[in-house]
Amino acid sequence: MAANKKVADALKEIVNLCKRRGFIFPGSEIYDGLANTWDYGPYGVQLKMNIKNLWWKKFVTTRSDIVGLDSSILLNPKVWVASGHVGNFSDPLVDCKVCRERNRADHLLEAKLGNGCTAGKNFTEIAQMMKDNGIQCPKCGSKDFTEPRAFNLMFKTQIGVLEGTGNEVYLRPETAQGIFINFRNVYENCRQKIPFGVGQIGKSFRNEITPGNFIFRTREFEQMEMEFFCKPGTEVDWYTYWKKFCMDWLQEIGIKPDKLRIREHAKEELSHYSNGTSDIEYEFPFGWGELWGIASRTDFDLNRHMENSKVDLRYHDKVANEKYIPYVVEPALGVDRLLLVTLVDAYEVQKLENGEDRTVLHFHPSLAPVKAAVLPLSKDDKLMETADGIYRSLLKRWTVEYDETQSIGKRYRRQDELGTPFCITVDFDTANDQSVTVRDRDSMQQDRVKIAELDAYLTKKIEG
RNA sequence: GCGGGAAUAGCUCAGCUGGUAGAGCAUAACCUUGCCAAGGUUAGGGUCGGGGGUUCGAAUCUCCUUUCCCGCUCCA
Repeated sequence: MAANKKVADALKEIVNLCKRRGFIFPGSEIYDGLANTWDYGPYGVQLKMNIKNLWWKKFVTTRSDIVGLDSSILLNPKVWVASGHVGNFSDPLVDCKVCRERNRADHLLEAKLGNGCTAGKNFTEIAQMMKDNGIQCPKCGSKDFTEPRAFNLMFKTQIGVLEGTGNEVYLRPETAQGIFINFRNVYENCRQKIPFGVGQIGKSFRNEITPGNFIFRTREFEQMEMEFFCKPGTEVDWYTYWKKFCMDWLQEIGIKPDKLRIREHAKEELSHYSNGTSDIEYEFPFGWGELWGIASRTDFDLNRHMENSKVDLRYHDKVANEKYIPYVVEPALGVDRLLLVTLVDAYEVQKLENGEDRTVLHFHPSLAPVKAAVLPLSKDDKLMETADGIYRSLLKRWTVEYDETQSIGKRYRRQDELGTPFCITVDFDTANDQSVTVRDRDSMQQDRVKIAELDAYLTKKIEG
């Protein structure tokens, strides 16, 4: 219990800092809120933008074998039938009429009869199986359940303005399908040769039964997914390759390696489409949680789309003169989840010698929403004028702030809480030596830097 | 959906057994200040989540309700 409370407090402090410093606000707050929705404030959106840009750069623009895509959130519902999201994969939920505990009927049956016992059964058959086998509520032991009801994770809406007259469509629960249905467009029109990948960043929506843990699981979230198409037989190598590539990148952007691990899924655990899946997990205050799923999806999706759409989605290798359906390896990462990782990983409360606390966000400089703050040492017209000039000049290239209020120490602390890696202080020597003091957030060391060399200095520190 | 906790200023909270709201921090202005949350003066900001009841009188007692947080079931 004590441990749980401590864990809750650790996350709470971060949630609080996020609100206080303009990273993340609770959603719809002035109307009493809306559970599990969050709005990104000025610093949060900048951090998010930085994360997306770094991913895009790493996985798309600096790769000769990967291209980008931005597909629609609303897709023809047939897409979801083909992918298996509609129909086969809506879960049969039953409620215990006595204690009102909710369970998945198929799980209750499987616990008694073994895996796969409900395969292909419809809801009426499942209800009968429940009765025949005397399934009991795991909580209270009652056998009195409601009829199984379908629970689908997809949000439904309609096209057409009149209630009830439109076509039902779904908000996408993953960005991947948008890539699969454009596979042919990309490889035929964009001169891509296998192996190649298609990357996409965009929002997805899932009607999760249990969202929570701040922005760890929300019903509306943003994904960064890449589908890498390769020749059947090479997928194992690529699967290994992408696992390492993803892991390396997380460390490049400053995530602590000892908080990361790879968990390989057991055979029984694999999704219907996968012949190999692993999660890169991070140790959150609430425990290890999935951050990045790397899945070998075989040819499942393209195969299903080919069957359902009757469009030939085979790849034509013109050199070997053969046609085949490519296999797919997919690293799928949640933007919001990675953002939470960067916050949690960067967060530190230091106990200073004078007994005070110093709250610091140790963001990697490339992630930091504010790269530098320009501070005149005191409210002296000359200093303020010089500082303002430096600020305006840096602003052309970097996200920087200017602050002249209150004491210099206070302004340093303020920037520490925002995770600003560098504070540039204009002092009374500046006029003489044309230099400023650059204070490092992590080491608290101070460098004397020529104003003319500031931009190069920052470039080196931020971009490495 | 179930179980637990909570709701008072932007944040953290105080408000004892009912007498129509306070502190610290934060914010803004001015003064002061010369490198790690210094000090002073002042200002803005709350119909105490909402509704009913008891009462002369409710932030406080009571009932209902809403919302949030934590945990559980689930997670392609």
